[in-house]
Amino acid sequence: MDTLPPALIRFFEQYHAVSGEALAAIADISEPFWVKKNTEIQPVGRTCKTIYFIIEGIARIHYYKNGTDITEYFAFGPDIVVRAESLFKNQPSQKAIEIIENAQLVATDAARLFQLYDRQPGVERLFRKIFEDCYVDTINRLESIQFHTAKERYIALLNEQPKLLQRVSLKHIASYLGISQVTLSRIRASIR
Amino acid sequence: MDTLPPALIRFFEQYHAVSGEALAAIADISEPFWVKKNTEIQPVGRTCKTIYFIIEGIARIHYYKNGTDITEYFAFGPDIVVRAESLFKNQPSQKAIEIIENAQLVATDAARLFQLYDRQPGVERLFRKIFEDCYVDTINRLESIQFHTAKERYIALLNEQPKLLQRVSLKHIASYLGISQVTLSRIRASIR
DNA sequence: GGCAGTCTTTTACATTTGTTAAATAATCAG
DNA sequence: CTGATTATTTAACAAATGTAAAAGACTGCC
Repeated sequence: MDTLPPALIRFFEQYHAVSGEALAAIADISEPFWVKKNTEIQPVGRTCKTIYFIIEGIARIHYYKNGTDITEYFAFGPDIVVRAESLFKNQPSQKAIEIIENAQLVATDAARLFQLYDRQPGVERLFRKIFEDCYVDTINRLESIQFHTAKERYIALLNEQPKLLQRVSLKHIASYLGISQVTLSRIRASIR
Repeated sequence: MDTLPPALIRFFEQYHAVSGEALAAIADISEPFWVKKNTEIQPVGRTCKTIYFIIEGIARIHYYKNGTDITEYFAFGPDIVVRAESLFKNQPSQKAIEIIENAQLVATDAARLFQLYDRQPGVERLFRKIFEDCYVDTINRLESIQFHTAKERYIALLNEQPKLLQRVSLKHIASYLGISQVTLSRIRASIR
């Protein structure tokens, strides 16, 4: 594509001020696309070779455990959407990416992005910082899920991401919180 | 210090082949030290400004929740030991670092390391890859703790890190698994 | 060796969460 | 608008886990 969406450039700039040349190089290996809700843009079993940016809309990363659909991550535009355990280890992912609210996305070829790291140190730095931030988010989520009760986690979500509660179905939120939907219903009833 | 311990250089080389010059620059901002077990090398409340490498021995990252001591991470030498949520956000950490088996360590000044990223791109790349790996480990741990039963998690630990079970006390392992020590005892009894 | 302190297991009971199934509410397509 | 589908809540019971306290096992120090 010729130029990245302004919302994506602003997303990048939160992390690192990238030169116009670097942005053009990223645009060069990226393609925009639009997806309707309830579409799986990456199935289980494929190795992650594309880095997605969700510009508008909502995506989730999910997988199946004993036939149960489990949500691991919600991405509200603008955000990055990757299955890092597959991308960085170059192994097939057991996880899928599904769009759950009509979305505008950008797909960036991962191999070509990593090549770009050699020519444009600013790009490596940008993505280093983005993934460091993802890492910290995951640490915090681990702590939340490991040592807070289901009720505490739900209330924290309510306070920290109220829009998530408004726009995502409760069955997805339940599995994201690591509890059954019945437990989530009980918690909601208890604080009403 | 003059030269990094060979075990640390081998640890680095797993991730990225770094030039001798870069290694010397890292050594230049690093200091070796030795610590006896049951020593806290970083207390709660301090912002993480040092990156530790544990060469030999065991460290753990832990914190307190309602007065209960919770282990978040075990580091067996050779490994990196940082409280990433503090290091990358430059905020005081609610977590402490304790040595639980006599250890040889290297302490690297974080601010000077980050300055080194500008002069030695190989160093930025090395640490980018190290932290990407930490990130993937955390994703996998999150998945493990979110969607496996306590018994499944204990058995996985038994298979994947048997030495951990032999060298670390069960009270630390229980909190690492996100369960009470009583539950851990019951699980151990049930598979005996 | 023996005592003190710590670690681990066990017991009894309370609480939380899960499972299954049914009832109710909301949403969507035609 | 209406029937069909999906989402959410509720109920009843089972299973898992937590808490508190006590007993037993282990460790280190004098």
